[in-house]
Amino acid sequence: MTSDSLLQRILQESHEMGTAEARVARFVSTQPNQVLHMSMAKLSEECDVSDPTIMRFCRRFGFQGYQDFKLYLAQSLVPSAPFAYEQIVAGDSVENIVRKTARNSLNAIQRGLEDIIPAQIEAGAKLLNGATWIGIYSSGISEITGVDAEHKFQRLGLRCAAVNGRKKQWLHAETSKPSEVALIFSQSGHTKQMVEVATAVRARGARVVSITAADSPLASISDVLIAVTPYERTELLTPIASRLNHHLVVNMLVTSMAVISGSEFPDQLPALDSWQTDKI
Amino acid sequence: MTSDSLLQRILQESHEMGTAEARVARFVSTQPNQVLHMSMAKLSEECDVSDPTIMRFCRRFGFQGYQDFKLYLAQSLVPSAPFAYEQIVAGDSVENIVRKTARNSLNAIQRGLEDIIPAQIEAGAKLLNGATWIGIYSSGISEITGVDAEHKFQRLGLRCAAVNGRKKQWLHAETSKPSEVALIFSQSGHTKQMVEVATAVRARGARVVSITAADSPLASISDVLIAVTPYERTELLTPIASRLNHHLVVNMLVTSMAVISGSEFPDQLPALDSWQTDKI
DNA sequence: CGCAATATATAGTATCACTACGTATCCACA
DNA sequence: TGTGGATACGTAGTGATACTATATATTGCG
Repeated sequence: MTSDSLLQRILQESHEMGTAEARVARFVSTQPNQVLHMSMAKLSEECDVSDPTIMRFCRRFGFQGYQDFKLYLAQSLVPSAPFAYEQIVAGDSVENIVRKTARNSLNAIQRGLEDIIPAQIEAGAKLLNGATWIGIYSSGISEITGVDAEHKFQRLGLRCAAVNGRKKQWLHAETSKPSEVALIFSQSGHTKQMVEVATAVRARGARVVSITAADSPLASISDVLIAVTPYERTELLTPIASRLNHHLVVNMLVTSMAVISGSEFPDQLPALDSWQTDKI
Repeated sequence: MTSDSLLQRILQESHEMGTAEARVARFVSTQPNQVLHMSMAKLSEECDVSDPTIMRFCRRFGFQGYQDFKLYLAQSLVPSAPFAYEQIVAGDSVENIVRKTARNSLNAIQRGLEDIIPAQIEAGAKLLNGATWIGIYSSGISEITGVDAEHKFQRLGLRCAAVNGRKKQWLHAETSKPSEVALIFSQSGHTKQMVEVATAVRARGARVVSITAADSPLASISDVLIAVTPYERTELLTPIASRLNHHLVVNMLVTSMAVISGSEFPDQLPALDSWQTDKI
């Protein structure tokens, strides 16, 4: 999906159109909401053009036809609430901090949603589902994400472990079995330790699924890459945002694995919790 | 517009439909993206129903017809559309799961933003800032939130520990010092163990900050309550949503503590990370 | 001016959405 | 158990719709 909205593209290209087609562009971009409920005939009448002109107009933007165009137009018209990143500064009131933290999180997820490719999630889920054991590797700030993944995977009944610490990671990576899968979290994909773990794991015949930045060293040596764009901003005072999308991916993986394998829902878990903890 | 998305409405009403119409509901709610590019004929064939059934299905929700329905469906599928809750069901495509997971998270954060009271965050932050040591207590699904908090607090230079496990929690709670503060995470506020920990801590003269549901037993015996409304929905297949707001609170606390204490920003931490991990 | 390339319109067709009507299925009550 | 009436669903038919193939005008250029 491009960053430009459809309407903007129409306005831009309208200069390179013929007179008839330009009339269509003009009408569509000024009255898009009406267009949604118009047929080609009505629109062509309104613009004083023939309907093939409208077809050409639609195809110009890569759509299959009028219907396809209308569908996309409808989607581009939905009022999206953009949550811009708001930096938190030293003097901010707590009220501001609360608001900004929440909005930054919203922003992070929205951006993540644009980036994450379902097919990659699916590929990862399938690979993980077939593993006899999953080693979950991460370092530094991502360790908690790893623990989170371990927790949720175990709820699915999977055998796995969050492997933290350099020595333990080496130990596990170098004893990988071909039927196993390593799940690696790395924001940048440039962390030396993680790249080495991936290399060691693959040398032993096991597969690597990594959640990291595309076009990174780690990404290039992974069997399945789940690309998550790291935040270029200095995340001053907004500790969660950068990791939020990794959490999101974990949840998507867990849910996908559950659905793909057709297993019982993983989250009969409220029930599971209440089973092991007394309530009063 | 109701608070529920179209897909959610379909799912709900599907129980009050006949068998044929219910088949349509099931297909539409699990493969909405495909439906967008289908004609009535194709959809009716796919669902083994006749096209008038599909008409009736559309009209049931107040649409003029199939076209109208498709238009609205398209709009409700755009990722950044108003974030209504959407339940994930067994047959969902991975694409669906990705979208729904993200949107449910967005929805959760938005609700959190409405619920969380800045003054409570501020009170909590001040108390925590003054503690000589912070014990972080949680159980079950919330343990990871606790670990997360521990991690972030330590980055602020605070002395703290995530205390997990019943016995360890008892040990720590019963040896609390008056200058210490206990931070307790509990979704419901009804978990017996957590209430007992809070009681024991207070008996020793220490303070209790709890992130839990208002009007719960735990809330009533806390020095500072940070109220987070738990989700009443059965969170089938959406493991994050219920905990997301707790994470949010942790971040708000951390940031507030940093700002209140006037300390250096906690997240010079990207830098901190790169200091301890080799990059390639 | 005349050729070529582009832009636009006409005519035609398969398909589509939608309607009117008919048939089966289910349920209350005799 | 049987029967009337309502509900749930499908069949058949129709005008409109999106799209195509082809023809005509319009423009630019040597």
